[in-house]
Amino acid sequence: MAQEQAKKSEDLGLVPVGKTLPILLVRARDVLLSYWRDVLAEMNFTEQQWRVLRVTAELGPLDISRLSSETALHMPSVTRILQTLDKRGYITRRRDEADSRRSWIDVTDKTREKMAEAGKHSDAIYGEILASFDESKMDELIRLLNEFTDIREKQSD
Amino acid sequence: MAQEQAKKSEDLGLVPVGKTLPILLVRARDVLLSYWRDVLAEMNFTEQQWRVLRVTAELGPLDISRLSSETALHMPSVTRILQTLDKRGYITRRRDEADSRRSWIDVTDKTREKMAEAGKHSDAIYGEILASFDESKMDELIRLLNEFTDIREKQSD
DNA sequence: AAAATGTGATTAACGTGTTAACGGAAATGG
DNA sequence: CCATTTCCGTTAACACGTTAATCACATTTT
Repeated sequence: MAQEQAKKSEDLGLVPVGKTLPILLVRARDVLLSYWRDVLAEMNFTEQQWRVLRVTAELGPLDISRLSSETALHMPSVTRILQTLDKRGYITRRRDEADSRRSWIDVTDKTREKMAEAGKHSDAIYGEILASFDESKMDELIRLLNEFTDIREKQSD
Repeated sequence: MAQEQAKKSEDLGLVPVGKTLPILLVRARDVLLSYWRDVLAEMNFTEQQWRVLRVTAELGPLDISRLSSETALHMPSVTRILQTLDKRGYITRRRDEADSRRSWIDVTDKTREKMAEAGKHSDAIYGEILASFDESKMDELIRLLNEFTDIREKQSD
């Protein structure tokens, strides 16, 4: 039965799926989120909402296109997320004087308070992860991911 | 202005978001999918549907729980995906004789044909990626991701 | 200036992510 | 046995992923 399965896999001429980059990336993200799940649930944010808030707090007033690229979220998602964060009082919008299509997003003080709380959790989580996965490995992983991500930009199409 | 932004980031006591593992993992997945997008669109499959088919083809008849863990998709997603793949004639379901809660999923010949076509694309894509990102780096990346993913299982909670 | 083209953001439609709850069918243990 | 618990899978509800279409405003072209 195990042999039969191995044969099948060979017949298809494909790499075993479980060892495949897309699934590994999903799994890694799941592991990472498992550390944050409780913290996020307690603050009543999704991971994506949190990303929007962190980027906005860090990079100050920015427009939605930039927010989209910095957070690696598609613009439709950013639009929706900003709508709910706006209702809940975590962000502000200001129309650009010169170009009224563009609006500038920033966080409120309410957000900055949440952020300060979360900073402690962040340190704790990071420490917990580094206890199982050395900082040197983490650096190398981040380096390789950055390099992998850049392979698209270096091409001429 | 750039200084002001840097100060903000420091004040929050957080690592720059863009260099952060969750976003890097998302970006890496996006890059990977960008190579597959056209192929998948042409076959009229989503990446997740394709993952389900590949795992099922490779690991033969399996139940939905196993399919879920092998594909790194949540069970509700697998349920929905199987419903649409079933309607389109790509999978079969057979209830377990002994335990009628369980059902065994397998692919149809129609799927195996698609898979054979895609095998060629797969090789081409893999080659294209390895032209920009050495196989040794790829192996190291995969090794690190596997190791990172395992940190959760090695804990006692 | 009017027409054509381009751009920032939103909406629409459908599929997946995520959590909780539910239904039915085993297994367990009084 | 019957009640309880556990387990497999599905449904429900809401948020995000993804692509295409749309809207409003800017820019360019003639």
